[in-house]
Amino acid sequence: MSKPTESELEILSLLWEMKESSVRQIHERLAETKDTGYTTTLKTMQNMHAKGMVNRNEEQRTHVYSPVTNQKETQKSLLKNLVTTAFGGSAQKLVLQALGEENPSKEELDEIRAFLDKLENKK
Amino acid sequence: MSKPTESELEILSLLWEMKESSVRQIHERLAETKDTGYTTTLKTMQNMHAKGMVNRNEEQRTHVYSPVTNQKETQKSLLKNLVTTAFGGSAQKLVLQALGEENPSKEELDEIRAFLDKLENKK
DNA sequence: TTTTTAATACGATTATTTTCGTAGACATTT
DNA sequence: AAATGTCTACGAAAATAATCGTATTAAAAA
Repeated sequence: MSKPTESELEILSLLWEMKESSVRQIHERLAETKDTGYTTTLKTMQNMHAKGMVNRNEEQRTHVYSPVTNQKETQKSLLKNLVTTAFGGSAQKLVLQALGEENPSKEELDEIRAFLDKLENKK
Repeated sequence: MSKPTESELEILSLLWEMKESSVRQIHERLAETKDTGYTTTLKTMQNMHAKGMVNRNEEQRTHVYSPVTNQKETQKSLLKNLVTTAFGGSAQKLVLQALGEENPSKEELDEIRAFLDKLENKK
């Protein structure tokens, strides 16, 4: 699967959240933060379909789009890409940096600890 | 500082690593993985300079480039961007995902634990 | 049934990014 | 000094991405 562009990723994110939706629905969500025309959104989604990045149900006049890749797969490849290009290949550095920024709650910290333990046991 | 493009980021990474370097040095490193001409690298670095993304020492005929932003600043903004666009705003999810992928060593795990403790104490 | 609204298709335009070729200047070798 | 090699500058082409306008068609409202 080719790497989504910035605009495509915005749409993909909404599709992951909404599971499936029409161009109109996506466009209204995008309009909250962006100021582009409806046909721009339409065209982008058509492109995504042409690239095999989304499914499209054409039974109704209003087509219904859904993501092809699940969120995790895409996150995985985007993360990998960021690690290699911006973090010199060290996921470790990325993790520490991310932790430092987000100011996590006690619960989140514990959750991460639990996950670390689980990882360690697998060895 | 504007977001670096993919090509610019490749060069920035090398500059962070090497602190400063000529176009030729960068190009030779790039040539290990990429197959583009010398003037392409040159032009990209000139563009970066025009955007204020790198410093350039012109005292010698062979100009010497160095990054303007430190690596952390840039990593921070790229991370933030990825978190919002691909992880629905949850740095937590990004961290867990990254940890799950990298298969870290015991030492790395401990280092992360230590970092978590430090974060917790700050509260 | 006529009018209005809402959808897709699609080409075209614009902006951005990536790439390269050529010219001119300086340096090194012969 | 002449030839060769190595820089930078710079414009322009090619590739990619983002945007929009118009035509057409289907549905809904009047």
